[in-house]
Amino acid sequence: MGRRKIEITEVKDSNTKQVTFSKRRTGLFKKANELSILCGAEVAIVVFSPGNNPYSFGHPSVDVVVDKFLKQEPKSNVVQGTSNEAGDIDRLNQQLSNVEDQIREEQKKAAELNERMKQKGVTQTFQNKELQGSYLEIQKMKDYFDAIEVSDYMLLLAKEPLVGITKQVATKKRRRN
Amino acid sequence: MGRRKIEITEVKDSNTKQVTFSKRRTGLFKKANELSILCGAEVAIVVFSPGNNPYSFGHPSVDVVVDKFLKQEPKSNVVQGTSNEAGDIDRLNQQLSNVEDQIREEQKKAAELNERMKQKGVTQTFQNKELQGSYLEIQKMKDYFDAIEVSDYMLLLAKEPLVGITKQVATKKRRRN
DNA sequence: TCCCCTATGTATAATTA
DNA sequence: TTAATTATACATAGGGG
Repeated sequence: MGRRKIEITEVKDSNTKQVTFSKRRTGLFKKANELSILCGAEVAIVVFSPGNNPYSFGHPSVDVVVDKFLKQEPKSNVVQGTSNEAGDIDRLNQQLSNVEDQIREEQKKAAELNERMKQKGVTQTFQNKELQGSYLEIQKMKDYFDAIEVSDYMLLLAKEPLVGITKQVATKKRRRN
Repeated sequence: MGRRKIEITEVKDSNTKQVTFSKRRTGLFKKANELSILCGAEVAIVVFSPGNNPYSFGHPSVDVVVDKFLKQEPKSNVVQGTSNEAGDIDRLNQQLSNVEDQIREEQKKAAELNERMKQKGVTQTFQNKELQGSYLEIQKMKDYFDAIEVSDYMLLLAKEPLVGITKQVATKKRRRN
């Protein structure tokens, strides 16, 4: 979508990767926001950057949506072929071709899991002053809604398939609205 | 992005709303998939359609990512300004202008919460045969990864702000990959 | 790290089948 | 309800400061 078409494969340069992450995460959240508004849909997104920093978006909130989702999972015996139909065949096959490598990557990741577990909290910022203002207002509304819908949280284990295997390599910077 | 520019405000016609939801959810998941591949990022998305049907996308899985997210929340005293920086000022202000109406809508929603709570399970399908094939392969990998990283799930309550207020009105059909 | 710019590639609103 | 088609509106890769 830029000056040049790019292959959907892991970005090697960690700097470029971070830039790409920031831009695309922003775009993803924007799309999610539009979806929730246009369709009155409830949406929750949680993302961990290549640097393992958490980011999230939710309407009415990540907790409410996730809780609702996990609560029904156990109940439904539905096939549960968890989406991702978005991923095209090409992309999927491409991913499959690297399965071996990815397995090793995942094993390494698993080994480092404990350390990473102590990650710093959510790194969220609002450089944009005007946005900060609006955010505060909306935050009030958010609290109000929470008071209405949120009650007890005791999420249960839920099994859920998925698609989209990736490698995890470097990390580095971040930022950008 | 279509024949005409549209305002980011709830779509009134329930039919159009459903169509829009399907298209945009597909697009959102596709973007999420690309983000996870390009940046080696972990992503989890949960969405409830206007008809209140659940859809999800996750890499390596919704559970793993969400669990990881919720686990750290309580620990971090970080400001936790949960993203959505994606929402531009315009969009935010637009939302604010309808706050009053939205409050009423939310109250109505709260009243109907119980009934909706008994929603049917995840309605996921894979019409595309080739995709189904690839999916199965990747599914195997997925199970493998789960065995490595997943352990016990007992998610804890987590407070998390948010942005993106919406109105909820009708519902109706669904479907489409 | 952070924007800004802009040429291009994508996503998608309407419309038609 | 599910697809195609096709304008257009958007998103964003590469580059610059």
